[in-house]
Parts: sequence; C-alpha cells; structure tokens
Amino acid sequence: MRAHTTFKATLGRVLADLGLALPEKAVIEPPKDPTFGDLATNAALLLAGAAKSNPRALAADVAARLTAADSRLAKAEVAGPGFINVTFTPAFWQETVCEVLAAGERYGASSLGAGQKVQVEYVSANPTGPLHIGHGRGAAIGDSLTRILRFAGYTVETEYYINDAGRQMRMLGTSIHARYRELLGAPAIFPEDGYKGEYIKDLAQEIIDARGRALLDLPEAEAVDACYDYGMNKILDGIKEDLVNFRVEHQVWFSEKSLVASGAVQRSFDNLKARGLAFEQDGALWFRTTDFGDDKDRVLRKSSGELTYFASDIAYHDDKYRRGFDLVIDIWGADHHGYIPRMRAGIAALGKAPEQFDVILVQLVNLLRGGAPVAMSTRAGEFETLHDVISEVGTDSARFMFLSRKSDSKLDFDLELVKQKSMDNPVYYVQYAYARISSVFAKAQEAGLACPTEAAPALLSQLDTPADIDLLRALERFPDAVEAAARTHSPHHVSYYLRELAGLLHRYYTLNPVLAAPNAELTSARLLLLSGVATTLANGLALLGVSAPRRM
RNA sequence: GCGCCCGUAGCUCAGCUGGAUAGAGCAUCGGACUUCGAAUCCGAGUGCCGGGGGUUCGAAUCCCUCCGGGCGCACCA
Repeated sequence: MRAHTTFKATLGRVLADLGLALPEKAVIEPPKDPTFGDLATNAALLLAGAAKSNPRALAADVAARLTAADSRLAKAEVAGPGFINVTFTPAFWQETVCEVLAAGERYGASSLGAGQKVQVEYVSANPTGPLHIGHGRGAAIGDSLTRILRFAGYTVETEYYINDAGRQMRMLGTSIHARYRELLGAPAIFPEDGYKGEYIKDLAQEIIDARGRALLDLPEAEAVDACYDYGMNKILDGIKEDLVNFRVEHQVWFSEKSLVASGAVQRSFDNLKARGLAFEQDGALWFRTTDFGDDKDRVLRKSSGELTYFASDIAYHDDKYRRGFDLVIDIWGADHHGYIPRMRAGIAALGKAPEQFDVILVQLVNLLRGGAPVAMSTRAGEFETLHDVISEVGTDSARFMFLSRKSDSKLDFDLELVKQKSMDNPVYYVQYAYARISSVFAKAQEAGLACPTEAAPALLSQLDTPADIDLLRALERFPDAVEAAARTHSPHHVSYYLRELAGLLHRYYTLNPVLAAPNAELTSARLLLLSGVATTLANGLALLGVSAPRRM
C-alpha cells in the first residue's frame, strides 16, 4: 500500500513535469515476476499517443526522471513494449517495520469507508431448530466481513432478522403441540410437513415438566400458541448461545412480527400504491417488480389476506434505510439466489441506488467425515448442528475453514481433516507462525535480550537480504489485502494473505537464526522484524475472528 | 424451457474492475532436527485456465455460443 501510494505520487509529479497526467486507467501493480521489480506501470503505453512519442521512448524518459525525483526508488527500467518497472531501496522496505510497530493493532486499518454506515444482516435462520453447519459458514463470513469493514473505517451494525410472523413458525407451534399431546397419551395428529427432529419432542417434554397437563385444557389455538412461544424462545436462546460460542455477535435482533405490528408493512403498501407500483388483482395485492427488471410481478398480500415473505422484506429493507444505512449487505444461502431480482426491484422502488444493496450468497457446505458424506436433512430432523461441529473441531479451525474459500463456491468440510493438527489444516500453519515468534520472544527475554523499543533506521538497515526484503514486502501488502477484502466483501482475501505471510515467516525462521545471529545488532534487527510479523499475523487473525495463540 | 452460480495441476482451490513465462496448499518422490518449537523447511514433475468464436496491441479475466455440474423459477418460507 505504502509502495503503491509512494510510487503513484512520484510518477504523477514526473508526468506533470512532462505536461502529462496519469490516466485513470493506468495500472500500478506488482509485476508477475518479482525479479522485474517491486511495482510496474503501463502508464507509458497509455500516454504515448498524448506525448506524441512511442511507448518505449516515453518510458525511458519517465524512468530516468523517476529515480532522479525520488531517492526511495533504487531502479526504474523499461521492459517489453513500454512497461516501467521500479525497485525500491532496502531502506524504503525497512521503514515498513516502523509503520507496523507504530500502528500496532491498528496496522492495516484505514479510512477507506470513513463516514459510511453499513448494515450487515446475516444468519437470520428461522428459529424453528438449531443452527446447522451451513448457518455456521454464513455466520463466519458475516462476522469476519463486519470486522474487516470496521477495520477499513466503515461504521457497521450487525443484525439478525427473526422470521417470527409466518407459517413456518405456526408449524413449529403445531409440531410441538402434537408431540406434547402424544407424550401425554392424548389423541394427536402430527402435521404432515411438521418438524420431525428429536428436539421437538424435547421441547414438548420441557413444557410438560413446567406445566404438566395444563395445555390439554386450553383451546387448541391457545395451546399451540403457548407451545410456539416456548419453543421459539428456547430455540432462539440456543441459537444465541451457539453464536456466542462461535464468536459471532449480532447487535440487533429484529422481529418480523414487530414490523407488521408497527404498521410498517401497511405503510410500505400505501407508499407503493400511491406511486402506482402496487395493484389489486384476483383478490391479491401485487407489486409491479417488472418495472424494475424482475421477470414477473410479485404478490405482497395473498387473496387469503396473509402477507407474503416478500411483503415484510420490502418493509424491512425500507426500515433499514430509514435507520440511515448507506449500504445494506444481506448474507443469504445460495438457494435463495432466485430471490435477488425481486429484492433488487424492491430496493429500486425504495429509491435506493443499486450499489447501496449487496447480497452475499453463501454456497452449501458439504459435510464429510474422513471423505464420506454426512447426511444432512433438516426435514428428516437428522443434521449436524453447528454446536456439535464446534465442540468437535473447535471455533478457530471451523472459522478458518469457512473463511478460506470464496463464499460463492461450495465448501467441503471434512470433520476429520479440520480436526487434524496437520499441514492439511491451514489454521495451524498460520497460528504456528505466531506461536513460533512468541516463543522466540520468550527465549529472548530469558536470555536478557530485549526487543528494541525503537526501530532505528541504522538497526533496520541490517535487514537487507532477499529473505528480509521478501518478508518486509509481505508486511507492506497487508493493508492492500484488507482493502481488497473490504472492497469486494470477501474475507477470504485475508486468509489467503495470512497463509502467504506465515509461509514466508516459516522459511525465514528456518534460515535466519535470531538469538544466535552473528552479532547483537542483527539479533535486534531480526527481533524487530519478527515483532512486525507477529503484529500483522495477529491483526489478520483478528479480522477472521481466529485466535493468535502464543503457545499451541 | 428461463434465470443465477460454478468449470483453472492427480485432489481442494486462489487469481476474474484485461497486462509480461497462469499460482498456492495437499497428494507423489527425494532431502534437512547435537542449534530460537520438524504442527516446520529445502528440492523435483505437473496445466488445450471445459470447447469454439468475438472484442483488444494484449483475455483465465470482457461479450456470444455450446458442453458439463449445482441451484432456483409459488398467492412457500
């Protein structure tokens, strides 16, 4: 990041001297082959026309001026059709250590999103049963994205939407009620598409323990309501507990029921009708989503008088924007992708720009054990709960695994593999790098070798081997990884970065003794470098919500 | 039938706002612990980037088309 900024500024000055301006489309990035240099730009290729010169000649002129204009640039060369490759001085890279140590746990943070208020809504599973492993993936992604966005300067609020108003929840009540009656030997009809899991029976038994046969004397509707109330709250408590154990925090728990009760749904109907976007037909109320790119109009209120899910979703998102969010991010299971066009239509009808709404689709998790698939079906009531998975493999491993893939691709989650403390399991690779450094510092302390409190340039100038520079360059790139993750709403960029940094550290560690370095100055310099790596690893792991253990 | 996502090394996947010779981990094979933690490191091979067209000085990346896989297409949630 610092290299990019520095070079861009210098290049801008040099071009200005030539009466040219750096084009928007100009690319400044590390060359494919690192031996070419630290950064490369195609600016001369793009500007040759304007400069009435050929790309190579212009590039040569610019290159010569670059090194003269900035002493931090050691080398500027022309390559190929007119690329300019530049190499920074070792001193420039060594300064990175100062940057890291000065910023500490804020190293990598930025003001990219300053002044922007973002809401991330995620998990939002219907409280009809415990969270399963697929919810876990969404939870990890939503939570990590939140941490990343905050680190990048956004103001983020997290939310869980509780679908407590629909048919599903009534079904929960009827299912529990039926089990309740069965357990008491009363005649009962279990609903055909009811929830069949064992936990439903457990809930029924708990109600019996608390209230005995009392519900048998109530009118059925009341009894079902009582079952529903008890069941939902109990399940919701379980969900909250699971999320806390998974280090996932939701600041706001938003009830769909409250939305209906507050009249917000009716208000959004009125609003749409007033603007000619909603109409009555066949006894139902329709939203003209085709005006906004959907392939058919959608029902808001059924002819039965019931609201559709979509109706409350419109009102819900309206409410979100009224709360002042500039950007609303929803994290959904990939099986809901067909819902996006109508939701986008809804957002457009609310008068919001497309970039103010993003949906992150999270693909299914394929749960395996030793290579063999583990059956998962909520309907049949047989599934691996998030709770079970976490207690088997641990929060760190599970989170890292979930965050090490693009959310959009399917994920194989092999319990045996994720549990293994082996090279197959990247979380240990990264954590081990941190633990190793911690161990060196512990040893240093025992030996009375303190890490210098100040990163003096004279000391740092010892860090001049290719291995040193590689590591320094990696540290310098951390802010870029964070920014990429924030911009693209993709936490996996951070985990990829961490694996790379950990790899460089392990390599460095093997070949460059710290405490047994040839001289004391070198020991000090390497301690400083390792300290910078440790800080960066810890910051990155924190963004994933994974711990950075001093010992393993 | 229509729509969305995916197709990159034997396996699991990065790279996708176009840039130079396409990367990583695992697996395979061969090395490195009297020395700061071997949960590590070093070395070796591996690719019609699913196929075909197009745009471009330049395409894994953008457009079209076909094939293969997944998922959606309700007055369900």
